This record gives sequence, structure tokens and C-alpha cells, in this order.
Amino acid sequence: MKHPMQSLHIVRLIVMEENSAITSPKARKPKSVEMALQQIRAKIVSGDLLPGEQIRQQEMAEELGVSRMPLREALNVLAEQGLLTHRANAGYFVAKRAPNELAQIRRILQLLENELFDSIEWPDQACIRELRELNAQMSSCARAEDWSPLVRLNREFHLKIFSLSPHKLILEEVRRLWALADLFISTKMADSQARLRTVEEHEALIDCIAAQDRAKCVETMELHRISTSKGLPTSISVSQ
Amino acid sequence: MKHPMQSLHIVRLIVMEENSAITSPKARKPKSVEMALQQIRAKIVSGDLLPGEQIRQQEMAEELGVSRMPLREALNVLAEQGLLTHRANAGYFVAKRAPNELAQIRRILQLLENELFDSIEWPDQACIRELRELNAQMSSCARAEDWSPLVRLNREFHLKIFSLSPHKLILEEVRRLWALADLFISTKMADSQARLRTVEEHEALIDCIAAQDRAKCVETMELHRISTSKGLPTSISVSQ
DNA sequence: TGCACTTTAATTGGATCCTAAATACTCTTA
DNA sequence: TAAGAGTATTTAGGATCCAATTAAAGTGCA
Repeated sequence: MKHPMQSLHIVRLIVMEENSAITSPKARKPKSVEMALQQIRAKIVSGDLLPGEQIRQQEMAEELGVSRMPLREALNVLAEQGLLTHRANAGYFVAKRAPNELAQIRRILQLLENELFDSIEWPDQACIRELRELNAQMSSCARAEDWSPLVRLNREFHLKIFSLSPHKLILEEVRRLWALADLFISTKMADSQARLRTVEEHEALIDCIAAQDRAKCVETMELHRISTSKGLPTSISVSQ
Repeated sequence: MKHPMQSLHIVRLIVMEENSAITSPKARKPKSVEMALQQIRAKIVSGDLLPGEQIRQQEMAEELGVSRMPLREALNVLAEQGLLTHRANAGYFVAKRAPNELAQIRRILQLLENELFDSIEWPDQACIRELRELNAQMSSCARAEDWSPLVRLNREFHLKIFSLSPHKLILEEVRRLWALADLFISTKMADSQARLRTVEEHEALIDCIAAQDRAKCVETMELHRISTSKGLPTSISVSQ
């Protein structure tokens, strides 16, 4: 469930004021729809649910500990996002995706991200520091071979850069596509050497931003893209 | 509610077998969620519901003649598409959109549509004829100053061309953005002269396709874009 | 033995009900 | 008289229930 107030599709901040010391023991509504969304999404990207598999609402509901109604809303949203398909009176199924769809996503991202770079408003030093901090976290994770947070950190890093552009709608488009790309790349995790190279390339990108060199930003980003595309399947030119 | 089986977000064909001669008088489930979706969407683009306005579920439900549950699913989908915003425990509100968002949408469309042109598979004569037929319909509508079907016909025309590309995911992205653009341009309808010029430009575009001249396609499309952007607000370069 | 039809079971889709939260209004107090 | 707090009403969110549709399994007929 998204919350677009001025720009669209901004993920809602769940405020969840924790005055739990006084209030009732029950977890004060962790927004069961949100929870279901997260969990099902995780099940899909982790491969726990396989493409083509049907989601039985009853059992999934009690597995997640929620009722069928919030589950249905979550399923509805996932279907809208393209992670699930829905056949009337037959139910929800995990979407089967054509292998070349990843290439299409990457191509769209290339176009839109370059567009965002063209309109970046150069950040202050604090922001630069935060970017370096994010990258440092990635570095330590990669060195410790702790792969699980890397995907999230990597996305945070890139989206933080892109959010410097005033074109919030394009940014949300990019965010959507990154989320979609999860479905393809989450399983195959790159080796540690590639991860360390990623960190280096991120550092170079930060340098370009700090130097406020727009052209070099795009160029560096392009190199980074080529670097990370190593080992990914299917070129864009292949027909489905 | 979308139905993506092999490519995602393909709008489901509502088959609705009408053996109504025999079956019960009640309208055999017109899929109340779909109906609610269409109707609310229409209310928003027509300006019947104003930006910022809250949608009272109870009254909207009985206004549409459906129960609150399918209405809620519809609202959920609309929120996901960016037409509504959702505040927890407060309800759904018609989204207020920044005026420069249209420029961003047009820019994304420019990028993606050019990308699709680059991968077009040239159609057969039958398809060319169908395109000319669509355009002829537009022409007669414009001449009769019958504006209401023009938006739909125009979209059909363009999407039919873009669907010649094998990149179905990009196509769906384009489809989504055209739907979003409705929110901005539906009210302000161009004058009849502009509409007739549109028809001419479409004809030129068909000629380029029939001649299988890729570069000229992009060029003609670019001119068409400039032509239709006349009178639209705010450049992309303006910050929000 | 294979195919088709019918019946049955299971699952989805829609409705009503109940609870919790938010907002608005009123009353009291400063 | 104004401001703040408390209460009441309205509205959204979640659960359970019922009906309708589909898919599967079993049986009968060719």
C-alpha cells in the first residue's frame, strides 16, 4: 500500500508510536495488510513460492497469522505490481516472467536514471557523507560475506542518489522497477569479488557527485551498469 | 484489476458470455470490482471527484450499487496506481498532483516510445489498414466535433503501433503512463484544428511505418509530440 | 479401455457485522 | 470568552459468514 501525497507512490512511513510501556500487550496493529505484503513479497523473491504456484488464501492467511481480508488486499496489490496474476474465480498465482523482461527493466532504468542524473541538484556535504557511510556498510558486509543486507543497501544507495533529482515521478518509476528487478536477481547472488568492485565503483560515483561533474556521473554510472550486468542473462535485443 | 499471464499488466478481457436469455435476471456478475474501478476512475478524470476530496466508503458503495468490500479493493488498486492517496485509519482521498508531473510523464513516454520504435517489427498490410481505419475514425470524429471518443481512439492508435515491439514490459509501462496522463489532459480538450492536424500527423506516421523507415518513424513521432504539446503547461525543467 | 458427463468438494468472491480509531462537538474551567 | 479536555459520533479496518463458480474425481456409457 503506497501513500502518494505530493509525488506518487511514496512508501508510507509507518509511524507506530511505541508507547508500548503503558498500552495493551497486543502489538498495537502492525498494519496487517502491510505485513502480509512484505511477507508474501519476501516469499516470492526468496523462491519460497514458485512461479505458477497458486496461493491458497485460507492456508496463506493462517500461515501469516492474518485474516483472509487483509490478505486479499495484499494479493490485490501484488497483482497490480505484477508479482502475481489473477484469474477470476480461480485465484492468485505467482507470475511467470519471461527471462528477457529483466533486460527490458534494465534498459528502462538506464534511460530513466540518466534522465534523473541530468536534473540532479548537487547535495551538501552531509548527504555526501551519508552516501559514503552507506557504501562503507556495503563494503563491510561484502568483506564479511554477509550477503543478505547487500541488495537492500545497494538499492538504498542508488535511490538516495536519484532522489536528488526534483523529478519525483520519474524517481518513483525507478523505484518500482528496482522492486520488480528483485524478482530476477535476488536468487543469483554475485560473488564477493564482484561485490567489492561494486563498492569501488560506488565510491567513484560519489566522487563524481562531490565534484559536481554531471557528464562524469553519467559516464561512471554507465560503467557501473556494464560491470553489474556481467553474468546476467539475455540481451535486450532478443525477442520474447 | 489486471491480468498479466505472459507479459505483465495486460488488461483482462472480460468475456462475460451473454447467455442471458436463459439465465437468471440478475446481470450475471459484471465483476463488481471492475465496475467500481471503472466508475471511480471516470469520476476522477471527469472532475466529478475533486483532488483532495475524501471518498466516503459507505455512500460511494451505495452510489455505485456495490458492497463496501469490492469498493475497498477498487480503492486499493486506484491508490496503487497513484490516482488516490491513502491515510491509515483516515481513508482514501483523491490525489493532488503537482502540475509538473505531466511533463515528467511526457518525458518518460518520449524515452520509452522511442525505445519501442527501435525494436518495432514491421507489420503486415492488414495491420497498416487497421491503423488507417483507426485514424479515419478519429478524422470523422474530429470533423463532427464529437470529442468524447477521440482520447480513446488516439490512445488505441498509438498503443497499436507500440505493440509491434516485442518488448512487452516496456509497452505495459507506456500503457500505465498513458492512463496516468489522462488525469491531466482529460479536461482540457484541444481545439478541432489541432485535432485535424493530429490526424494528418498520424497519417504521416503510418506512411513511415509502411515504408519501414525506422529513423523517419522516430523523427515523425518527435514532431507529433511537439505538435501535441502545444498549450500544455510547465516544462520538464521546472523543479517541483 | 477411453472419453465424456455429472456430481461433489474446495476455493474464491461478495456481504454483513463488529471493533478500534479519528475527528468533531460540547461542556467545563480558567 | 477562549481554550482544553472529554465524550460521542462517524468512518475505516478486520473477521466471519454465505453464495457462486470452478476444478477435480468418479462413474457410466460407447
